[in-house]
Amino acid sequence: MAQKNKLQFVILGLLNQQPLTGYDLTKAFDHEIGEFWQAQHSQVYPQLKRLEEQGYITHEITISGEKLEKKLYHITTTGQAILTTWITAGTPELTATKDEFILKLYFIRTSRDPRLPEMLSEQLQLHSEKLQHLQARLTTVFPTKKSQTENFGHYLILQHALGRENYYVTWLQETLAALPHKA
Amino acid sequence: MAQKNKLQFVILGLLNQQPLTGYDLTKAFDHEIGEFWQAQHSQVYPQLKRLEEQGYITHEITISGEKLEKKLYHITTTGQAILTTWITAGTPELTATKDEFILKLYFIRTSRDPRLPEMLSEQLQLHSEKLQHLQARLTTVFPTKKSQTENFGHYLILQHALGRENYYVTWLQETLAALPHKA
DNA sequence: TCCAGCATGTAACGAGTTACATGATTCG
DNA sequence: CGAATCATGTAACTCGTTACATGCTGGA
Repeated sequence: MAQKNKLQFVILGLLNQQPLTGYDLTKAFDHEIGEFWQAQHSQVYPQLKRLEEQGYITHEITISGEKLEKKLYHITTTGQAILTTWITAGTPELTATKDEFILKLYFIRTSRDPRLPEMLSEQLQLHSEKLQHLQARLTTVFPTKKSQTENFGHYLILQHALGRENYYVTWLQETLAALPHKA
Repeated sequence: MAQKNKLQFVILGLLNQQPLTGYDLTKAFDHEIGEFWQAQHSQVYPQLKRLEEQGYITHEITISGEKLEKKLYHITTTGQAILTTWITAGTPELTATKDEFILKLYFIRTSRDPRLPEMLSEQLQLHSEKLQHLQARLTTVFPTKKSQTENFGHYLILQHALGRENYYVTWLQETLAALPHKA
């Protein structure tokens, strides 16, 4: 079994909104949904092939210009059923994160370790940038109250990620401030 | 290249504190450091072999009882150098988390989706349990002010994880409370 | 005409999980 | 003496990243 194939559900979910090509899906992983899911095209194309073999999606070929063939994928009713089943089922496993910075922290023994201030500052910088990015995303994607009620789940995700980064930044600031001063 | 081998550094870091067997390391991944890093013994043993081939660790064989051979691994000075280099270097990549629940949320279109309350409640339950677990861990592992200054990094990690779960729980509660009431 | 971007695939590899496999020790 | 745990390994497989490979299109 190894691991639970979640990529298939992302793809089914996106195709459930509108027909897309593999290229479109890959772009989505870079942009629209890149905040919470990523995949390269080298994962996307084989997965599309497998989903089609299973009968969850089909494709039609469209021509751009003279002869560039695009495969536009559609979800089937079977695919929709699979998608609904997945969403409706429970999600009892919490994702374990493997944060390299946190791992490094574990090997810092004392609050006077001279590397601590730099390490925390670097993360503060990174997470501040991410926080700003998320703030910008939230106001671009959901500028009005009304827009938040359409695609409500997406709104919740962005707002949740924003809060998470905000906590991370605050924690880094407080931890930095609480370090013993140099003598 | 594929992916950055962080497991090697966890092992080096643990061996830098005291000599351990593969079995001990595997137990540590289940217990002491399981909050922020996990690995099965099927990953640990081959990694130990590779680390020894590279000269970062050595092992001595000890006998338990009549003939049970245990391989007790020690870090070498080369290994210590590698470890220090890794810790001291920057950590500029933020870990992207792939949370299945968050992914499902994305496909919920309206705040009136009947599945939302159950979904949020389930996560609230799970994250509350994790929060309590972390609270218990923190008070067991670091009962006194003094104990927090030894293994300061570990203290920071636990305290950070606690804050993170606390935010998650609060967010779930607030989101649940803000859902439109049933007519 | 050239170059960025569109479009689709495969190959090689490392990371991580589950399962298979074996044997020793300790304690009730 | 039997079961839980100690102890070490390998095999098979999936997930995910980087790199290789090819060709078309549209606009400056």
